[in-house]
Amino acid sequence: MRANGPLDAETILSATEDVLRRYGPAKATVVDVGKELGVSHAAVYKHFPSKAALRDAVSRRWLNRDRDALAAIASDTEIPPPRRLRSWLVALLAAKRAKAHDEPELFAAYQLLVTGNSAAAIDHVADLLGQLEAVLADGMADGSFRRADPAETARAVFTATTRFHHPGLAGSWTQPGIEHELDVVCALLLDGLR
Amino acid sequence: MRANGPLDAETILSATEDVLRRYGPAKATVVDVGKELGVSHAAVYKHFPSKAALRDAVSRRWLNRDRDALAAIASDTEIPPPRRLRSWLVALLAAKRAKAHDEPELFAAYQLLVTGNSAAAIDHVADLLGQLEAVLADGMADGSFRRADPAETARAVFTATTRFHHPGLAGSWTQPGIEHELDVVCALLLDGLR
DNA sequence: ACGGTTACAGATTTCAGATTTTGTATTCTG
DNA sequence: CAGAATACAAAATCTGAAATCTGTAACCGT
Repeated sequence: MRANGPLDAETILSATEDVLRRYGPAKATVVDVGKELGVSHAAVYKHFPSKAALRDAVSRRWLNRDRDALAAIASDTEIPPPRRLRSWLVALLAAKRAKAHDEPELFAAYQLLVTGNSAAAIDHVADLLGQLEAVLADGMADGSFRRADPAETARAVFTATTRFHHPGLAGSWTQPGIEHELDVVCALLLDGLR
Repeated sequence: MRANGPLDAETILSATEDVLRRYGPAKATVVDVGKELGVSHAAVYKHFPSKAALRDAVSRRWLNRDRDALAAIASDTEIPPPRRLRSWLVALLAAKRAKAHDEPELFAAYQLLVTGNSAAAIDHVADLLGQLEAVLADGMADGSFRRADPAETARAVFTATTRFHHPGLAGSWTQPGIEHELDVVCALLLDGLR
């Protein structure tokens, strides 16, 4: 049911998120979203040009929700860059795994975006790469990492940890040894960075 | 059509491979395999307990087909271990990509096995890990790699290159920069190995 | 008995027709 | 006129009956 006042994008996003959580991305329709808001589905189209755009916007908001915790680690100059990199990667895995486990339907919606090369997914990766690059740049500046192209190196580190953050591989995030596996890969990468 | 003489497992595998190539894993049926052999589908069940077992056996044979080329690199003691590791990883990507491109239906069948945790897929990975471990052990023996648990290190290297060999990520193997990306990751890993 | 066929039950897939859903255009209401 | 409802066409999805497929058992012919 609609709260009151005129309909705005943010309200629609929340309703869509609820509907998505309830029915999952395969079943949720924009008619459902309208029903949730006590409004016709056409009203939703006044604010979003298509269902795809709506899903994209929901996922973008959802992804940004724990973005800040990660960004906080990346920019915490108290921690020396090597440990910071490790913490960041561990936190990334933890965050992704928590999302996959606690909100399976929204995670499934996100997976669809990734396989569909949607803008939200691309932007999300770009954001993470940016954070990674900052940590690497800090380390190169203070001498704890060998000098190299920070952007390229960030991409390499991100790629080398694909197994721990790519949503298509989420199925194996529950297997027991994974924390240790990340540890070993981290160690290898940190040694490689200097 | 059946060649002649009694039906044997190898003949069935070849027929199944043809059928799979023609119809793809989604459409291919055991009845098709029988037709291909000029035999009833029940005859096939005399040699394989289930359709799953049949698919498993076909994929196993298909995967083993270019296993030897890779094994040859892994055990070529002429090449110093660091360069050997790099060559092996490059060859692995090339082989996987060629299979995905040239035999999409058989590759799709293999993808299904992987997502279903089939024995063929598990054994295939174990085989590759063994080859990797051998290269690493050689390098540790001759001092070009830091000493460490070779099995664990092999798994870490394999994990760090997931993006380049996991069939679930095959969709992105055609994107232009990938060779270079592997190069950068390789460099990072080689530095990490010492 | 060996190497295969035919027969069959239950699960799965197919396909056409009915229903929903998406997205747009027009209409209504305050 | 702004904000939303209704109406509607084309596309996608659902449904359920018919067909096919899987796996087993009982049955030939040599």
